[in-house]
Amino acid sequence: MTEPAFFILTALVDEPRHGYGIVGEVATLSDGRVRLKIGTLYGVLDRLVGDGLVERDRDEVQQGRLRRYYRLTESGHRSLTDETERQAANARAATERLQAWRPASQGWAS
Amino acid sequence: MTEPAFFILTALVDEPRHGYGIVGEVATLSDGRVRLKIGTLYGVLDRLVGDGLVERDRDEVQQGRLRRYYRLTESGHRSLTDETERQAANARAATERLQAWRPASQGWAS
DNA sequence: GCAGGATATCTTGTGGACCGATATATTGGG
DNA sequence: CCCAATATATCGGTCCACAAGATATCCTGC
Repeated sequence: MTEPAFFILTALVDEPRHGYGIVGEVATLSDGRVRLKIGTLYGVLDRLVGDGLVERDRDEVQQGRLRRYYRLTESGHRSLTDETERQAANARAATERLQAWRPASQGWAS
Repeated sequence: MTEPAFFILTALVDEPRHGYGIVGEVATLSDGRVRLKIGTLYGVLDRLVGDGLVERDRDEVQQGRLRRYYRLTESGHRSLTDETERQAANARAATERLQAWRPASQGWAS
């Protein structure tokens, strides 16, 4: 799973959101590190809907502007859970390696 | 950073390895989840060398077969450390969301 | 009243990256 | 002797992220 997809799913865990709302939520979630581009958002969103991880929710019109909401499906919830564990495992594996490497022995330039 | 790049760097943390050795080490590291394709390996490896995260090491000839070794640079070590922390943070953020969502309230089909 | 910025959706084109397939070469086993 | 495994490298297709642009409405300032 790509990082944009991962964050979009995460942003939809607690409640349905619309496009622009997702962009803002992802920025918050990632402490400003990930700023979803608008073109990325809709492309990824369409793909997630096609894969059944996300569903169209209600459409709202607020102040004349359309808001198209999306919600997480059960399958999307499962995928996100799996992917999260996967990434945590990857990070653990790398951390172990990086910590085991300490002996100041065959370093690149010491 | 892409997942293949992440695992290649991780496989090079403890000691220089050659192409096939990296493939095997990545499989071990990831508990068999990630099986690097040979086309992916050399493409990513070249890019990492170009970016200065990995360097060519010695060439060995063992039993008539060439073994071209690669090693992690200091910059590569730093990049991997950063990326690892980044992924751990992503996983933490998602885990928090997934755990906070429990109230059995507005679920998809309950 | 209108220009410009913010909100909001969606489309299109480009470049990059992964991966399957292919090519080449050597060693060892049946 | 041929095939599998080891080992390198290249090429083409396909998918994906992103920038840029199109469309439309509301709000603010002039």
